[in-house]
Amino acid sequence: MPQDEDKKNGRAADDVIRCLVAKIHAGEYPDGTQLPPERTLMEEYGISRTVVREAVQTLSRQGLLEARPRYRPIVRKPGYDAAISALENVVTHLLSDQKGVRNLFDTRIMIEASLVRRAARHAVKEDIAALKAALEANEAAIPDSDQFYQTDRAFHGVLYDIARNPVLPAIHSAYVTWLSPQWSRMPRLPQRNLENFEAHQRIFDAILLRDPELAEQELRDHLDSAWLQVCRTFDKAD
Amino acid sequence: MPQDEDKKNGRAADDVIRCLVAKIHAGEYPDGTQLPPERTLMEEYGISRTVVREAVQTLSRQGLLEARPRYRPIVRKPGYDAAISALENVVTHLLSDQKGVRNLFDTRIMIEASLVRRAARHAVKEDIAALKAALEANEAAIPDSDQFYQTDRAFHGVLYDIARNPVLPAIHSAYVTWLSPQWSRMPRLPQRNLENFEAHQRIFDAILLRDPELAEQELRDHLDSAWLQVCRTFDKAD
DNA sequence: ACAAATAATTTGGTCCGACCAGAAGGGACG
DNA sequence: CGTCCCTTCTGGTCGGACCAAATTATTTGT
Repeated sequence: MPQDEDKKNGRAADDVIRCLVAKIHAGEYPDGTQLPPERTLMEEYGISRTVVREAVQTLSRQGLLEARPRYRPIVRKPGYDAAISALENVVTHLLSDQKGVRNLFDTRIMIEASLVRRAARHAVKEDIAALKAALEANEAAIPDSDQFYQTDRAFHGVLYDIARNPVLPAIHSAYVTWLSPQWSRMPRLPQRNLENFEAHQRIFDAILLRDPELAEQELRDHLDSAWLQVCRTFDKAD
Repeated sequence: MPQDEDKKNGRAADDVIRCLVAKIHAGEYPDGTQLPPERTLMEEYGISRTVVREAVQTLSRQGLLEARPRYRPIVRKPGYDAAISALENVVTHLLSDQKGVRNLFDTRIMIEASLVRRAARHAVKEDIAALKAALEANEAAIPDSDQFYQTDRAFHGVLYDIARNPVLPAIHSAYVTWLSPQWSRMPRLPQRNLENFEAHQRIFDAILLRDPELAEQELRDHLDSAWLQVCRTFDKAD
């Protein structure tokens, strides 16, 4: 029994959205349960199905709900992960022009800088082990193979895992997702592979040494050189 | 004359979305110009207005388009800023539960830590001046007044501005937007105001001293204490 | 001739009713 | 007990309709 929200408000579906969000936050529809069908909501709120659909669509795109293709009313995803995936979505949009890429890369540098600092200061045994494992996997992989690049990225992934904060990986993962198609245009120099690996090695060593300053410096050098690579690829495209 | 996109595809509006995005990226609708009206697009794509509206809505929510309230077909925003505002949107959703708040706050700490480091290392005259101005404005404001809190936040804002990266402020601004309504529940101790101001002062001094390590430490202390404040407010709500 | 007031048109916002195609649920039958 | 079929439910799409606001065109007043 929501108040009547069709009074004087200029917008329409936004009221429904607010109300639904409020109800969800209030725990009315626990995670994973399904909302009433559109036609029910329509009666319940005294509005047309059009508005209901708009509200549901919006919330779905934003990640709070999950509207399955056909049938299955609407299932609420564990809101949190959903928001994260929405974040990935948006970040991907951010990557539509070079300025956006630059800024996002910049953001990544800042985040990972804090990441390695934190790692150098507070990394526990398990974290070190995970980093070591990623590093060794990378070393074992054949240079220039898909597996090599995969393990290469995995190293950074572990860095994010150490923070135990799902918000950060979302940014990283969107970035990597965007980058993949561009990779085909990048020159795959085995020499560069080596550089990458050695940079990771140096970062790892700095973390082992518990030297945040050095770790950050190594990471900056590493990412700066990666950025140059991206730039060169971009320039070639122009 | 887009190819027919109504063949066998399971989805519907998604095709229109893809097509519109492609056209926009191709420069068909330059920034700031307005798209054809819904009814025109409807004919053009051979689909119902329902689908057109869904596509437009989605792109609007994602920030690529701007659907004005009434009349005015659809105007394309300078895509980049749009994506930023969408990011704010998503981040706001992230703040729906305590875990999300904690993670976002954590993210904020990491970002601002990098921020002050960068400021301590590379801040130019103008940056220092801006920080000083923000600080003095805060000092001049009457404790516990709205203006005080405004200038208080402004200090952090300048920190973000120094990075000249619009992605970061989006996160911060979403956070602040979310926090505002919670403020009414927070105890407004003049003593705490002082603490805040002094913390900012110390951060500023560290930047002046070009001491990244100290600056980061001061910032961490500052934000950690702010976090405790937030927690206490939350707990009281439970 | 120009400006202001007024009428006509355009356009998004909302609503309604209808149909389709999968999916879910319920039986009938082997 | 499992399988097949039929009904019902639900989201997806469609077309038409009306409204109100914003725009544009027209008329009017000076």
